[in-house]
Amino acid sequence: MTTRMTQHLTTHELDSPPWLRVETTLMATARLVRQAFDCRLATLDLNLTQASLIAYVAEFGATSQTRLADHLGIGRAAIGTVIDQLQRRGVVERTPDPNDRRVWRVDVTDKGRAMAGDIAEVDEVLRAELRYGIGREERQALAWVMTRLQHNVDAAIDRTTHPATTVSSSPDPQPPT
Amino acid sequence: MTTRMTQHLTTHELDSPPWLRVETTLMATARLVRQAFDCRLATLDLNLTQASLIAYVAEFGATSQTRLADHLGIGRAAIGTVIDQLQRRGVVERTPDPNDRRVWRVDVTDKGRAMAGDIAEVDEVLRAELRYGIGREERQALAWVMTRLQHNVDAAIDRTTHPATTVSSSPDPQPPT
DNA sequence: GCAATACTGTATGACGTCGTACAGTATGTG
DNA sequence: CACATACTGTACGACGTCATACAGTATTGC
Repeated sequence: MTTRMTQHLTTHELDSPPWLRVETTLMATARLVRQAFDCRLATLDLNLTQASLIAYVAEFGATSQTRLADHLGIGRAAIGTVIDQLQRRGVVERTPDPNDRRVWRVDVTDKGRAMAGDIAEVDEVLRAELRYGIGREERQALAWVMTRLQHNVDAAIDRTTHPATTVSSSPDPQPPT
Repeated sequence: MTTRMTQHLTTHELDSPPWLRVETTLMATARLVRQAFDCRLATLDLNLTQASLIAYVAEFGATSQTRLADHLGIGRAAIGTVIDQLQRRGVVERTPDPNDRRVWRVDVTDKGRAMAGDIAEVDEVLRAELRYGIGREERQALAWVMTRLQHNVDAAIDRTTHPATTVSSSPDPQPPT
């Protein structure tokens, strides 16, 4: 319930400890972004994960837990507890899937739908603030580089986990003209 | 000790759930990057935090715990346990600061110094892999945007925690010409 | 049909980090 | 000097996530 609020002065903006540079900045930034969202969502007594879940379900309708886990980028186990919490608060409900007795269809209640509205608003406001002074094309460039980066990371991880194979390196995402 | 290894297929590359876009990508990417580092460092039986600590101390010499915490972007409490672990493994040692009896000066042992070499190597290799296909100026642009973003996030968080003040918005970091 | 395999959600124990509260020590002010 | 305030490292309990193992259910191949 109580969401973290502190603000580590995050010294390393660009004094960057000698090894790690862009990568560090990336992770520090990500942490801050998450923190900002958590912080704003605290007024709704939600954290980012919970809010994302609600928003997703409100948008796309009843969804299985596994799919939710994938979409939010956390494990099946973890999503279970998140849903438990939200269900206990009456924001979300589980109904059995008629076609597959293993799966729960997770959906928002009316209360949840209302909450989704608030979430969207918070989101919109904060996003606007975050974008202040950053041009559209810069954002797109950022997104592109990060996609590329994700690609490389995936490859790197693969290479670590099964190092034998000579990896054919990737259908390059086209450069930003 | 056992470091996490799994690889959530992180579906949302750019199918991005309608709310949250660049921001989501950012956080997903960051998670992957951290994972990649952890994964590579697992051969040394280290995680990114531990490795960063060693590298930092090896580079800059004995450092107080609080300063370490700030530089690594985690709390004073957390850094304590990290140091405990490394100390138990004989990689790092605490000596009392002669000028201030509250503080420990944390430094690497010889074993630690050797380890720092390995870490630097792992780091260099992985960084090269991550940069594959990403130009220097793109990286710089990325760094700039993220710095700007950090700036905005800081402001946003401030605005949340003490919302009264009309924040004079920031000495703009100069655009990337 | 039946066995083998694959998948879903849950239980459990672990880890890293957080926030708070604390005791010990420095530092600044009267 | 004494006192108040600020800072350092630690103890503790909490949270979110992870990995693993499991039981229940689908699906596939013979």
